[in-house]
Amino acid sequence: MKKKVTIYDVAEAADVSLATVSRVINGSNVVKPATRERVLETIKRLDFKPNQIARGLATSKTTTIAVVFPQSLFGHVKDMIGGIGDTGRTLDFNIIMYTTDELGLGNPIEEVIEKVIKSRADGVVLFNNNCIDKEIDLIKKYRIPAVVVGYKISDEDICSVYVDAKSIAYDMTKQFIEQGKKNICFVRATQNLVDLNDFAKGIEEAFKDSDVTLPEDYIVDVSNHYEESYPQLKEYFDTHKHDVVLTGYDKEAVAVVNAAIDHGINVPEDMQVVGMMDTSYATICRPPLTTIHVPVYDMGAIAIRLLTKILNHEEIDEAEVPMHYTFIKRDTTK
Amino acid sequence: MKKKVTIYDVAEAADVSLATVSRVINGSNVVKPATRERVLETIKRLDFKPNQIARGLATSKTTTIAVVFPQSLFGHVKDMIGGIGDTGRTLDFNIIMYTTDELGLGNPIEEVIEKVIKSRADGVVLFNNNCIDKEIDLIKKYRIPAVVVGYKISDEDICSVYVDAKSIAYDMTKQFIEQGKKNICFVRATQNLVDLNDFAKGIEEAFKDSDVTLPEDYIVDVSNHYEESYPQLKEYFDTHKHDVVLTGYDKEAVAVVNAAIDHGINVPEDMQVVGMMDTSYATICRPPLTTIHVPVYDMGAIAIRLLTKILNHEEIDEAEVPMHYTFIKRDTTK
DNA sequence: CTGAAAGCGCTAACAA
DNA sequence: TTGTTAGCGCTTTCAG
Repeated sequence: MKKKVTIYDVAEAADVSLATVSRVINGSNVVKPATRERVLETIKRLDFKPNQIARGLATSKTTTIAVVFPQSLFGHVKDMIGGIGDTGRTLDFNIIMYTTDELGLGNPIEEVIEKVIKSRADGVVLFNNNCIDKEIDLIKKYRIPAVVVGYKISDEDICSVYVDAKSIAYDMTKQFIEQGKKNICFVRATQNLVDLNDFAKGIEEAFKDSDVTLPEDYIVDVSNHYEESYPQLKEYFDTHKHDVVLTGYDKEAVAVVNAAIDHGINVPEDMQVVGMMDTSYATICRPPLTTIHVPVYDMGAIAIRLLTKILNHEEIDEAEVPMHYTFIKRDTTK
Repeated sequence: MKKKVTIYDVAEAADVSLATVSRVINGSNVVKPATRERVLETIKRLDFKPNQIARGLATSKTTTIAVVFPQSLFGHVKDMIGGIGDTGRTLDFNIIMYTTDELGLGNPIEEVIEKVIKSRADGVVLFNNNCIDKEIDLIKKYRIPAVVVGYKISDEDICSVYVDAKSIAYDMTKQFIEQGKKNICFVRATQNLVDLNDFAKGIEEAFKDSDVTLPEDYIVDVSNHYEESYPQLKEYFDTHKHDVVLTGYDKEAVAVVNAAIDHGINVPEDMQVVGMMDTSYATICRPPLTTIHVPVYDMGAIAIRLLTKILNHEEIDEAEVPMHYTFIKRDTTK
């Protein structure tokens, strides 16, 4: 393995000091154009690639952003990775990925955060999940700039991008109630990108404001995995009936639709179903899902942009960024 | 922002030299137990987290693996991220993620590889895609240990994990031909995790070996995106008819099934469809997809394990690891 | 405009 | 068993 070419090699070959080479690669404008040219030419000729690790040590900046997310959120995160990757690349930040497993059993969140600390990432993006509060506490303790996706929060060096689950749920519920559909239920998985508590609150408030009694047990908890949620729902519909099913994620909605169809329940005639996120599940499903469109790619892009703003001490006019959502009417509602 | 505690602080507080602290955190067994205890206690008390960047500079090892993949493959890669993340975590490697966009237009592969070089990742994992050859060439040039997923190759410091697309295609085609289904077509998207050329070759050979003429234009190219491939196929079925449709990925298979159903083509009675990968699309789809199950999670895990073997100079008994696949019969075939 | 030199935080000989 | 010291490759004052 031939030795890597260093800044010293370049300096020597270009007959300047390493300080000058450093100035050139960092775009300092005090270098005489002729010298710059010579250095640049040498860099190219020697195929010199500055060692980011050394630079990181010298500047105590790694231009690296750590992204921490639970594996069960892949489906959601997937579409966000595009925004994260593109934006990171554009702004010249590396993205280092830390996954946590299903229940945080195998690798406690403490360990993951410890890795983040050790990696000296400049900032971190967190995703809403079961132990988001704990994560945020740890991050705060180490004072790492952070942005949280899917959970509304802001603090010193902490911003967030989120969808207002409460108002989504409120609006939908209100509308269904007005149509006379009062037997509404909410099917939710344990992990989600949107705040499930807020969603539930939205439903509750809509019932309260409409002076209609909230059905008992209107919340149905299912698995994150379709392979499990689908049979769960199939069994559930043996003994239950609803006018409307709201969900926290398209995947759950598809499980509902398929389980219902297997029971001879007509969707949307007998039962209406609404998904959430507008992922490919929604279009692939038959009938195609009525759902809430959330600009997931943008959420990722904004998260990264926001984080870099914190890192560069740019002014931030909105520390808690709500994402616009739209109701997409397809075939699982009337 | 309070200053980070360094190895010097620990050394001073524990009243030893920094070399001893270094020995303790690196598990050297020449340290006297009593001293070790004292150091350990101090580390804990001061909440010292060794700076990986400094360590990287000193050892010229970053314990970081770069994962490079095109965004269009994320659907496939998604399930692999689990394996990659878990295994990386277990083996104590950081995973740094580089995405390339759709057509490699915005960010030429050269730039991405350049970032990988600069990051000084110890190794890199690459995914089969349009310009995999170019990627491999670049990686070779810089002699970075690599493992390629989805494309069979091996070389000095390069290994691969793949599925034998050719034999999958061959076996399936042969079987359908024997059932008298000779009007077979292959619907493929431009990017794929399995080698599409090999797949096509498998079909061709099966036809040749069966002494049946291969239908002209048996290959149908569609978009990577369901939103586009579905209408494409809908139009395609206006003028085309097949006994059997083979696909390179479940998503395309779902598009085929949905487009067919819209045309009143009965699946599987009039047309049989086979997916590939056995992703959640296959189970969610109605009728559920007959597909080829590929252990995607394991592919990710094996890729990382293989790479660490190269990095640690462990013996590698198989440089090109074929993944086992299984034919999953569901409802889109007879 | 350019060079010399002092770190950044850690590892790894080499001494003791 | 422990300490001393010379780097790892780069940035950044401070002189010149």
